[in-house]
Parts: sequence; structure tokens; C-alpha cells
Amino acid sequence: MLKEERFRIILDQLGQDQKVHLAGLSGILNVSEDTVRRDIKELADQGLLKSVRGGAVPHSPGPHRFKDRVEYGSEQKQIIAGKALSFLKDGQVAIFDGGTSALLIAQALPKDIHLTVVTNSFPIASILEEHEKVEVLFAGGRLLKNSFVTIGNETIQFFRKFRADICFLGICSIHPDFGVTGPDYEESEVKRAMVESSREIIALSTMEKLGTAEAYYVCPTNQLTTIITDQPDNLDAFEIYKSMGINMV
Amino acid sequence: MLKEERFRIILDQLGQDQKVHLAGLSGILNVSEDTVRRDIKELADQGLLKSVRGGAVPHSPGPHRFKDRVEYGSEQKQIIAGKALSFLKDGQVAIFDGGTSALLIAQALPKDIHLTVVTNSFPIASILEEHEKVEVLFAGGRLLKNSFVTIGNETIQFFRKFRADICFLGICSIHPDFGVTGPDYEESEVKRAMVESSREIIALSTMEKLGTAEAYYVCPTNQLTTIITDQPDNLDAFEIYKSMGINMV
DNA sequence: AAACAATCTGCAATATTTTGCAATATAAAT
DNA sequence: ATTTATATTGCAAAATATTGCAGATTGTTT
Repeated sequence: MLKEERFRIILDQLGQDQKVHLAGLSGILNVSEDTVRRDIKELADQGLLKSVRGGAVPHSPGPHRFKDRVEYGSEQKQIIAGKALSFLKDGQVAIFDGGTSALLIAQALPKDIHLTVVTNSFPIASILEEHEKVEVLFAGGRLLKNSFVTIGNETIQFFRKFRADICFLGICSIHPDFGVTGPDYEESEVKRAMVESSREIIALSTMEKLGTAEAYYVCPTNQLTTIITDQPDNLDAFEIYKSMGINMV
Repeated sequence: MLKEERFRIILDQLGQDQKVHLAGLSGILNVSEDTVRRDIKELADQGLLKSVRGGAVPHSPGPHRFKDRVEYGSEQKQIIAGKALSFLKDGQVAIFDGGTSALLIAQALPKDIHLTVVTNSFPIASILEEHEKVEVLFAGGRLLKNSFVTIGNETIQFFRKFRADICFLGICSIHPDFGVTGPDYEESEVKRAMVESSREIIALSTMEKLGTAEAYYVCPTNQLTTIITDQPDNLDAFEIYKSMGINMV
């Protein structure tokens, strides 16, 4: 049997099972495990698979890898991110909140837009590194370990120093009477500072968060310029906010 | 079963439930809990999940990217990092410079030490995320894309607000007469702010940098408390600095 | 402080890989 | 056709990695 034949069979098997064992292939191909091992090594050198102890696995693992999962949030948030982009204009100064909604906007951001982004989120800053034309101003402060955002007085002071054109605010809850609220004191304080430093406020919220309230106050509802939701079809709520002069998208 | 298969199953489970238990996986995978533990540890090292007591949880959408960037420092720098650790005492406030030398110290830092770390380096902050007992204060400012550190006036102001016990300063050049100097204006300015905010200054330098000078001034040589080098055998230079009252290690 | 669970460490048993080598096959040159 | 060089293959010993276990250590709960 030609070596190339073996290669093809190995790759076929791999395509079917997402894995191959040396012993199994040795049987199928009628060669020693050593030979299979050498074949696998050769294929690995070509980048066609990944050699692991005892066999091989596909080189670029499928979308089931967790790393990839993290980066794609829920479909609702993707929708929101897409809508949000249309509000950004070239040359603006934009504040990006530390939540996952704003993160998705950063991911969806085209590479050719020229921006100044002020944020307290490591992941966002990390993504924007690839955007040549985006200048990133990172807010200092105490680092919140699990979410990789900075909070605290330093962070607040940082945002106070800037005057942004637009602010993308990941929202926990919005209520017509109680305003924008969040579940965490310090994060809410930071959000307030963001709001107060920005001309336009774009709230990013899934539909079910409209009409709820949490413990800590961020800002009055009418301070929001626009509310972006995933499904703008809940007409009741819609009208309420529209009557307050808020742009619903 | 291939180790990689187990990895995939673990990550799949994690994607579904947002958590996995050692016992559960041990049953599913038909291996001992110890093996699962080791698997989880390995995955955690790759940044694909976060190991917690009793199991694992998804890693926050944090910047694993930095870790990839971290070049495994040269042997010299590893030596320096080892020596530097002995200067850190429990409970101290420490400033970590943005260079690779300080990064290696962070990597070598034991998990059980209690510290407050002030830094302007994303990679360092990212590494310290895993250290439960380390509080990280991150300096805001303009983000330098390629090196992932913040610089500029905001950064300097941030460091001015703190009084640290110890500061690890990655050094470009030290000269007995010209003092500590660096090749970049803004970075040198930030370093100066660090130096001025700290009681002890530990300079991290390879031997060949002692006795050279660059364009931008950081601080006078005698402001250094200690100079850590890779090979403390160049006696000529050694005596010069010692006679200035600097601890050479 | 005691009791318990989880983790770490060293170890031995097992499995896998590497390496050098010899036998065989394939290709190229005479 | 014969020889020579080159590559492939299988084998076996040595080196390395993995795994489960038992005891020590650490962390958590009551």
C-alpha cells in the first residue's frame, strides 16, 4: 500500500470520528504502529492533524471548543451588537461599558473605522488592539478578577476626565420610573460616571430587562438617548419609552 | 481513550452546564479523579477553563491572548525573576513595571502570597488574576498596542496616587554617572513616576546593560535600592555600584 | 478546634514514544 | 542488468509520559 493511500485513510478516519488510535489504524492499514506513528507525525508536520499520545485528533478543533464558545455570545446580543454599530461615526470618542454586550460590539467593529475608545474592560481593550485606527484609553482602578474590568473611585475619576460623543451601556435593568439600575454597587457607580461623561447614551438591553429594577441606581431613564433591544416588538413597553423621547431600536 | 478526547468531553460538558465536578467527570470518562484533576489543570494552563475546588468553571472572556504573547523569557531573566521574589514580603504594596522582566516575576509568584500590585501591564494583570490573594490596581492611560501597557499622563498620575513598598523596575540602561535611562520618552516618564512612588526600588537588569546609557532619563542611580543581575561576577562594575550604597544581587 | 473534603506529592505500574539498527523496497545511475 | 544511493519499514531497547494509589498537606465547614 502506498504511503499516500495510508495518509488518505488516516485523514478519512479522522474526519469521521474526530480521533484515531494508533492501534486501530495499525490494524486497518496492515502496518506496524511505528509506521502509523511516523505517518501521523508527517501529517502533523503538514498541519493536517494534531499528533497526540496514542493517536491523533483534527488540527483545528471544531466549534465545540470552549474558547470559541465564549466569544460568540447569545444570538440576542449579536443582534444588538449589529444594531449598535450603526450609531458609531468615524472620528468619535466612544465609551464602552465592561459588559458582554459592549464586548460584542467591539468584536463586530469594522477594522477601518477611526475611533477613540474609552473603556474599563480588558477583553474589549484586547480586541481593539487589532484595530489600527482605534486609540484605546484604558480606565485604571481596582481590577475585578472574574470579569476583567476595573472599578472603584479611580475608574470613576478616569471617566470624569473625558467628554465622549457616545457611550454603549450594557444594561441590567431599565424601568420607566426607577431608571437604569444594576445589581452591583461599584459597577453601577462606574456606569453612572460613564453616562455623565457622554453626550449620547446607547443602552443595550434584551427585551426582558425592560421594566425591571435592581438595587443600585445608575441614571434616570430619560437620560438615555437610545435603547437597543433584540426584538422591538413588545409594543407596550415600546410606547412608554418612546413617549419619554427615547429612540427605540 | 485519548487524553484529547477527555479534554473535548470536559470542555463540552463545561459548555453545557457552565460547571463540571471531578466526581461526575471521573464517572463519565472512566478514569480516576486524580486524572481528571490533572486534565483540568492542563486545560486551565491553556486558559480554556478555570480550575476551582471540586471541579472547573468556564474561564471568563478574559484576555488569554496576552499569555500567548508572553515569550518565555531568556534564562538570564528567569534567574533574575527568582532572585527578585526573595525581596517580596507578605502584605506589601508592589509596583510592577511593564517590561518582560517584571512579567517573569509575576509568573514565578507563589499563589499564597498576599500582595497589592500596582501595574500598567495587561499581561501582568492577566497573570495575577489567578492569584486569589493578590489585589491588582491597574493604571489607566493610553494603551500601547504592541506591548499592552498603558502610558501617558493618566498613567503617571495614577502611580503618583500610591505609596508602594517596593517597585520592580525593568531596566534598559544603568550608568554610574548618567543614572537609569530608557529609549522611549513616555515609558521613561512612567518609570520615573513609579520610582518616585516607591520606597524600595529593585532594578532588574542583565549584566550587559550596566554601564550603558540611553536618551531618556528615569532616575539617578543612587535612588536604586538594589540591582538584580543575572551573573554577579563582573567585579569591576559590581564594586562601583556597591560603593554607591546599592545592594547588588 | 475538630471533622471532612479536596488537593498535592511521590511512587510504582503501565503505556507510549524515541532512537538506533537492520532488512527490504524503490529509484537513479552506470 | 547491475550497482549505488535513498527511503521505508519493523523491531527492540531506552527514554518519557500517563495513570492510579496512598499518605501528607491544605482548605472548608461545623
